[in-house]
Amino acid sequence: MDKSIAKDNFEATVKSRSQPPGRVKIMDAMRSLLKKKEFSAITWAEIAKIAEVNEGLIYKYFNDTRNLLHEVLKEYLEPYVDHLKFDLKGIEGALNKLRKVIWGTINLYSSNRVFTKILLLEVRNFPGYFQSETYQLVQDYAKIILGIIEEGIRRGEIRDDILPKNIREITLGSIEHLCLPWAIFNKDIDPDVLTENLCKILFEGIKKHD
Amino acid sequence: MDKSIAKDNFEATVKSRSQPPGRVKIMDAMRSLLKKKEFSAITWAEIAKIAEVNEGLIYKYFNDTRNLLHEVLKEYLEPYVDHLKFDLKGIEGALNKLRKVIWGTINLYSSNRVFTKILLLEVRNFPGYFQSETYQLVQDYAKIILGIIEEGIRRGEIRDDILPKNIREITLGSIEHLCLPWAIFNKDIDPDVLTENLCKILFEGIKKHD
Amino acid sequence: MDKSIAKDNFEATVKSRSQPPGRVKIMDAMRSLLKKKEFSAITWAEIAKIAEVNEGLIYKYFNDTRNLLHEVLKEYLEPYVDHLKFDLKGIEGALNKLRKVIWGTINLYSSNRVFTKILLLEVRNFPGYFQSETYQLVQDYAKIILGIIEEGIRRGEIRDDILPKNIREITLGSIEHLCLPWAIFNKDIDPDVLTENLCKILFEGIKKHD
Amino acid sequence: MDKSIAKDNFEATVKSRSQPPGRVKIMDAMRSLLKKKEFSAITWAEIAKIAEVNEGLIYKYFNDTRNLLHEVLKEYLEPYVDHLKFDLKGIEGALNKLRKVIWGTINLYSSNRVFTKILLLEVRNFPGYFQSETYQLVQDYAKIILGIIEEGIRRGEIRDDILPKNIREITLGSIEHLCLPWAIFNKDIDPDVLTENLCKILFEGIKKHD
DNA sequence: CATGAATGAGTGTTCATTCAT
DNA sequence: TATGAATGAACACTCATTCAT
Repeated sequence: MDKSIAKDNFEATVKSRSQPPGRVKIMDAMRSLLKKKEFSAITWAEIAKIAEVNEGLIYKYFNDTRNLLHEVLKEYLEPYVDHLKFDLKGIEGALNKLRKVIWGTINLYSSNRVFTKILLLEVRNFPGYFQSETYQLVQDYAKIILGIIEEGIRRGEIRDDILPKNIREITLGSIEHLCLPWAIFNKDIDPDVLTENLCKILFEGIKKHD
Repeated sequence: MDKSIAKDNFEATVKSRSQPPGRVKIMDAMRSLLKKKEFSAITWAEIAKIAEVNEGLIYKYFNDTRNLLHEVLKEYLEPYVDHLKFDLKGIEGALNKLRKVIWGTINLYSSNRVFTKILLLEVRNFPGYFQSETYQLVQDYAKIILGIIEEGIRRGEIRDDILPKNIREITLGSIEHLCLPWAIFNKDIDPDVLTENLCKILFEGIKKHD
Repeated sequence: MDKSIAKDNFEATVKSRSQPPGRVKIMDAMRSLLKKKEFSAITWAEIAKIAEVNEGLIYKYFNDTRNLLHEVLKEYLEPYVDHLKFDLKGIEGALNKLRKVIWGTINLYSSNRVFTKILLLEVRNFPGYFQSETYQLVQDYAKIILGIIEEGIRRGEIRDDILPKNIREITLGSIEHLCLPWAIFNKDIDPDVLTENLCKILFEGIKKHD
Repeated sequence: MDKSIAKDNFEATVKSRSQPPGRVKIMDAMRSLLKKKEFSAITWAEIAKIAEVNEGLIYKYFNDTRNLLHEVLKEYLEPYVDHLKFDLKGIEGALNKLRKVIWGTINLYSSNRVFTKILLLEVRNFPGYFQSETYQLVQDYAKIILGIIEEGIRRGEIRDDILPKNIREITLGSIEHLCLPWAIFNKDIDPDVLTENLCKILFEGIKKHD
């Protein structure tokens, strides 16, 4: 914990030093607008007005509103994915690791409704999303999960008669749908309970029975 | 089979009698356009051109592009949901019913990439979707699944320590994510195999162990 | 002459009947603007304002300012090229025909400085010009000249030791450069004298000497 | 040969001494961009990027993109015009000189498609071109030709019943149109053949017959 | 029931230009 | 001499929407 705080501060310092103030203002404006409306309804004019910056500057720094969104998403996701690898160290057993990832993911989703809606509902529609850096991050994340599953199979913890990728899709899909009602309808959500329920089913279903 | 044909004919008759030709042409145009591009990129002008109909006419019938889409989606989904209830009759046991639903859903998705993409990726973003008739259909469908799960719990087939809704979300989410790679990346898909893999895990995970 | 007038009236009637008034107003506005400034400096806003028409209408009818220009040019050139074939009938001898074409071309250029400047200086720079209908007309015109030259060679009037195309280029290039000072610097021009001077040189140079 | 090398070195020395490095880099960038796209599509931002120089700097040196272009064109044309006078020395007879000029011009055009396109198609449209130094150079060049023609008339080599200027326009226009297909459509071109063909016609047409 | 014509209001985008450092 | 940052003003283009016929 100490470390993460220290790191955040460090990053913040670096960024505000290296990034031109206009660029920062634009990203902040985008972030605040995303809380109010869906992405596709956000216009350059609005961003510029809130950022108190010229419209042309958005073009200069981001070329495109979509680019700007990806930048914002990246900045949101990056530290999380970075920390994940770190957090998994010291955990023994694939299932235990999986539980950690599941909890972490649900927790991430439940920590910010705006970004969750964007990630689960909006972003996949954008042309070019699957070539974006944001998607690359999501991929990295998915690979980590795949690695855990494969490790589990190797260690005899997880059954070997189902494609690891299928197991991963089931895991991710389950998480998503468990969180969607919260994201869409503002239903209550408790990461601990959801994790518990999912793992009860999932682990029973995927673990190797002798 | 007799029934379905009879029904189709019945519907066709009703439609061609009750629906003005312009309206039909417009919906056909929309359907064909959806195959070529994502919904948000479709304009009234295009629809009118393909339907060989005046722009104003679309406006008269549908008021809103979204309205038109929902009409098209409804027409696509409705017969499927109708059939589902019918198909479940005569199947013994909740898990067997569930397997049938899972297979049917994957099969539905894999039968039409365009509509799958719309349902899984696009439609949830539209403002008003959750008040639409399309969503109502999806809800009906989800309720059927919930009913099956509750029946399973009652009958002692399915464990009772997890909220039925959670089980349903896990089921639906799993299906979706298993089909997404196909919808997005044109990856191959085999409904039988996917159903098998999902049920192996899911049923082991949800069934009541004594 | 009777015929041409009759035809013009006929065309005018047809056009004003078949063309929507907005479209006509836009083309008129374009024509009047071309007299005042070079094409690339003309904006949609100006056209719309002068035509007393909405900007969107330009888009609807022409898609593009360039398209609009081509339409205007076509309407200007078309009758001329149409008449050319007609006018050449009854003239005996390739050189006599060539003289007629040369005079006609210089006369055309000298009859409208605006269009001459556009044709000789501006239009060739536009991307897509060489795929445009305007260029097609120019090509048709050039082909007529080529045909005359080839006829002259066949008849023994014109020397056969030089490529017909080269002779044509020399003819067209000479005409152009003789007219450019008038177009650019408003220098005086006399079609009769220029034709006479060019033919003196050209015919002496290209005619077959025994 | 010695001379030309010496001259080039001389120029290079002068330039690298008198011109600030940024200015040179900018002109190089402009030259390289002209090879890729037409002038009007080139922006300051692009130039600055390629020159690896700040946008503001271009503005400081050239004030106007057009200015920069003229500078580049001047640098391209100047040595050629300089050489022309020199090359004509020692040639006896106006027609022989004219042939030399014609060959040289076609050769110049055919040596660089980019500059030929600019000179024959683009540059004449620019407002201010006819007040530019580039045009001054072209004028100088045209005056040399006019001088040769007048000399030919005086010497009785060239007919005296046509305005010398007309003869010059015919000569220049012929050259241009002979080279245009090459410049525009990348058609093949052979300076020797074209010169031969043009001179065959032109000289026969303009020479004094007794 | 259907159409042709026209509009208003906005959108993303572009670029030359300026200025403090 | 050279740069990074920022701006203003325009521009082409789009589209849902309306209405008289």
